[in-house]
Amino acid sequence: MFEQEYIRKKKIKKIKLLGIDPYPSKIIKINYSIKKILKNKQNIINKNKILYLSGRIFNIRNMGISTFVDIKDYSEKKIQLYYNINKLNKKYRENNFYIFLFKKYLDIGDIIWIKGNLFITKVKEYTILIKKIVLLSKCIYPIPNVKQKNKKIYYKFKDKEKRYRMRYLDLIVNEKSKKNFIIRSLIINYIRKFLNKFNYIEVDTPILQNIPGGAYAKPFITYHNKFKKKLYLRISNELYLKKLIVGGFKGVYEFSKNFRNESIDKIHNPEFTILEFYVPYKNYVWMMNFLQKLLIYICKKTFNKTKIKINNINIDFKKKIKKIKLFNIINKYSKLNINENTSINTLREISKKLKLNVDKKEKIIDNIFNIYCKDKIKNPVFIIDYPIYMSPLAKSKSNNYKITERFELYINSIEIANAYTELNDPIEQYKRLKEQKNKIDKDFIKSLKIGMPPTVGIGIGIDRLIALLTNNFNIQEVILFPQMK
RNA sequence: GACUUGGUAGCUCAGCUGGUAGAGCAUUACACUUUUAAUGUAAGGGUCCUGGGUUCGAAUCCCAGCCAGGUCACCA
Repeated sequence: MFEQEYIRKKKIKKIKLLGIDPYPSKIIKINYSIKKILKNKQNIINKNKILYLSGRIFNIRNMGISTFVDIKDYSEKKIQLYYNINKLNKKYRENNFYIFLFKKYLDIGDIIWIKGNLFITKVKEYTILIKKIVLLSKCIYPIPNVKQKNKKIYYKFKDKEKRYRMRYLDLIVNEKSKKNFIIRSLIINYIRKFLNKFNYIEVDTPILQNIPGGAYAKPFITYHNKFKKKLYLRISNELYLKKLIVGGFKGVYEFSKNFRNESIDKIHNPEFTILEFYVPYKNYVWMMNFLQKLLIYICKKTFNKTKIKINNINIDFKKKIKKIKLFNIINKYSKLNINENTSINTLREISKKLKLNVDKKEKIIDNIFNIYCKDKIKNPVFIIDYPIYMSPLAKSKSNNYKITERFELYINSIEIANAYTELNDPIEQYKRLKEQKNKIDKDFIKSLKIGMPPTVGIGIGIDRLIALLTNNFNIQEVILFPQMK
């Protein structure tokens, strides 16, 4: 063990010798949060109210028999404490006790409870004059000593690997980090609130699946001992939610943890959160409007505005979101001339020229789009009119079989949502899945045979959306414990 | 998986063309009765990511590996 930890363990021994439990079990009386104190400071001083609160020590300034301590509590505000031997309760004035406990054995990182009154120091800082201190939890592992002056932060704890592996420490020390996760919680709650307003039902569907369906991705494989068979962690919950629409709900949604056995980057984590949401008797055009309303609602409720600066671009979610046809945007930026009828051979030639190393139609188109178009899209855009071979679960347009009723929402070059009018023709669906040569979830086909009403469905990447709205460029910043080796 | 940058004290980082390891904060001791990045004086603290190699001598050069960041590929 390193030096500082050794010293603190020794302190614990001495504290115990004084008859003090460094980790007491107590019911803690708290009548004010620091935030509340700062809000009502004048009133508290005028009435000389007694304050009970607890928090973590962030700094200690020792000055002879006076000491200043900064603490922060769950309200994310800091306040200064002051104690002076002459002003303490009698019990604490016995010299040994005072020196041991207050002068020598409190450390940065300790969690304490205090009783005291508010006053103003000579330099006009609102400060609590301590009457009593109780140690609630001794900190043995020294926390990074972040310092601050005029809102400038010094000695910031910023090693990404350490921050992610020890997120608890990151949350203690980096206010911005904690704020991201508070916003994450708010956004998820507002989405839920918005969907509940329409009486859509929140559901849970299996995470362990027999056949990983609803998307293409490598699954995580596990094994059921009793059944003696492989099970898969879901890559998507899409098929199950459609089964529920067959079952007759007015609309269903699920904040779905999905798992994909693929690599990690700025916008991918092996486990991630997708909001999947299905509504019968509606189509993809309706969903575009609904999605925008949802985004406006989230922004208004969370940030109290609809204009948000993302990656130095002002995005106004109230502005009508442009619709652009997939092949139009591809042809515009690539100077190619392709469409849904372009033959596989022509596409393969293009793939060769661009050294894409892919030979399936859908992959070639996807690659071309990524190369030429993605970076150009900063403001929110609905990309529409995806060809049928890219969208095996989407319904074709009535006037063009080869194009589907589908859109993807892109913001700041990132795919945020994917939605389509669901294919509900069981014969057609079976045919399309068969063409993909994947294992087919026959139960899903069976449910379609029973009959699914015309339905629209959407998947919204929650981690990505939150990263975007908090102006982070890496979803690791909004996933509490991102996957690490 | 490929390329690229990095890994040095608890934290943030220096350390040049190889010569036995540095700073600030944190820690310890002393001083100080209103400080706030407190201050002053002194002290302690290192498997320089790991393993090899070159060399009289490696944090530094070479090779291999581990971990992380970034870019790309796969994917959402």
